[in-house]
Amino acid sequence: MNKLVVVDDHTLLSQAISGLVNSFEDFEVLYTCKNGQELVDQLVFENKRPDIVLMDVNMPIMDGIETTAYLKEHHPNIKVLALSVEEEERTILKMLRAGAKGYLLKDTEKSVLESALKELISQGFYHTNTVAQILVRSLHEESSLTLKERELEFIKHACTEMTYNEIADRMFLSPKTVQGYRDSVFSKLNLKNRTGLVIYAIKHGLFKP
Amino acid sequence: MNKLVVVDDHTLLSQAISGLVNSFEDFEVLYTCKNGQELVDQLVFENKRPDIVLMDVNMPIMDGIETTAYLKEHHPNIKVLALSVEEEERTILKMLRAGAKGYLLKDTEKSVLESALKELISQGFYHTNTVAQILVRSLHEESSLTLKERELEFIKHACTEMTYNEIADRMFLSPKTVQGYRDSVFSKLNLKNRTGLVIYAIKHGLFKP
DNA sequence: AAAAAAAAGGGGCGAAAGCCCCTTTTTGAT
DNA sequence: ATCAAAAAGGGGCTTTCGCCCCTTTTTTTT
Repeated sequence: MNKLVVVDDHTLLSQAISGLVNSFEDFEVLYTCKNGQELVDQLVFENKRPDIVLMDVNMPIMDGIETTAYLKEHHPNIKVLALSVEEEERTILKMLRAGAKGYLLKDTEKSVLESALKELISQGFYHTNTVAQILVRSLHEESSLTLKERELEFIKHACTEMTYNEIADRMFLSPKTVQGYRDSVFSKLNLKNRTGLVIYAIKHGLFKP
Repeated sequence: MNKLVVVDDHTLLSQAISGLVNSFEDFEVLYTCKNGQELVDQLVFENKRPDIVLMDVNMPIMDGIETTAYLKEHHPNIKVLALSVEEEERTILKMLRAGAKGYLLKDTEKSVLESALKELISQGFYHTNTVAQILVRSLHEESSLTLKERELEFIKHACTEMTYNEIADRMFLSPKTVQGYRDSVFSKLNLKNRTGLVIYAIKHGLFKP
C-alpha cells in the first residue's frame, strides 16, 4: 500500500482528491495539509511519512516550490507530484528544478492521475508530453528563467548597500524599472528578498565579494 | 607649501579653521567641503588634490568614516586628519581603521593642530596620548567594536531570507532584541543595511554561502 | 506593414527595515 | 552587598521593500 499526502490550500479540493486516490488500488491518503508548513510539521512523526506527496504549487505560508525544495533536501525518498492550474513554463520548470518527479494540470482525467501515481512508483517519475516538450525546449532556446543582460547588471548593483533608487540613478533608469528587474529576478530565481538575492549571486558567481 | 582641504558640515567652523590653518607657515587651504560627497566630486580635478584632509566625522550624505575609507582606496597619498567632538572609543577606532592618520578633538589648542599637521607631513601620522592609549588598549581587552557571541549568531541568521521577526522566533528572543542586535552590529561594522551585512559576513568568513 | 515580445515606466498599498529615543532584567565583578 | 556592565525589551516614526496591478515605448519577428 503506497501512502500519500495531499497538500493544497483549497480544503475541498484536497478532500475530493483524497477520496479519488483512496479509490485507487494500492494507494491511500494518510492526511491532507493546507500548506507546506503543515506538511513539514507532520513529517517529524515517523509513522506520518508518505511515499508520495501530491503538491499544489500556489499556497500561502510555504508554497509548493519551497516545500518541494525542502523535501528534496530533507526527505529525498518522498516523491513529489505537482498538481497545479499553472500552465506557465516558468512555474513548471521551477517545480521540476525544485525536485518534483512529475507535474499534472488540475484538469487532467482521474485515469491520468492513477497512471501517473503508478508510474511514479514503478519508474520514479511521470511526465506528460507537454511537460516533456517543455523540458526539451528549455535545453535549447533560452528558457524564460534565464537572466537577461540588464538583470545581471542589476544583480551586481543589488549586492551593494545602495537602495533601489540609488541603483536606478547608477543605471540611468527610472526607479520603477529597477523595481521591475527586482521583481522578475525574484520570480525567476524564486527569492523572497534582497538578502536571498545576494546569497544567490555570490553562490553562483554572479558577484564576487 | 602643503595643501589642505577642510571637510565639515558646519560651514562657519570650517571657514574658521581654514583661516587658522592659513596662518600657519607652509600650510594653505585649497577649499572647504560640506560633506564627503563634495570632496569626492572635487578630487577629479588634478589641481584640486590636497596633501591633507581635515575631516569631520559626523556629516550628512557621506560621513567621515565612509569618506576616509574611500580616500584610502582611491587616493592613498592623501592623509586624513580626523577632527571631531566624538570622544567615544568606538568612533575613534572606526576612523583609524578607515585609514585616518590622526584624530584630534575639536577642543584642542591651535598649537596642537599646527604640530599635528607638521608631524603628519614629517612622520606620516600624529596621535595624542589619549588616542595612543586607546589604540594600545584595543589590542588587549576586547574593544567595543568586537562582536559578541549573540551578535555573531544573529549575523548567521541575517544571511538568510528570514525576516527579523522570524529570526527572533528562531533565537527565542523578542523582535525588539533582534532589532537591537541589528542596530549594534550595523554601528560596529559601519553598515547601512542588511545587504551590506551579508556581504561583510561572507567576506570575513562569518557565514559560508 | 502588422503582430508579438521585450524593455521601460508607473500607482498604490501593506509589510519590513532602519533609526532614534528609553526601561527593565540579568549577570559579573569588586 | 553593591555597582556597573551587558543583555533583553520597547515606543514611535520615516523610509525602503516587496508585490500586486497596469500602460507606453521600443525592438524583434514574421
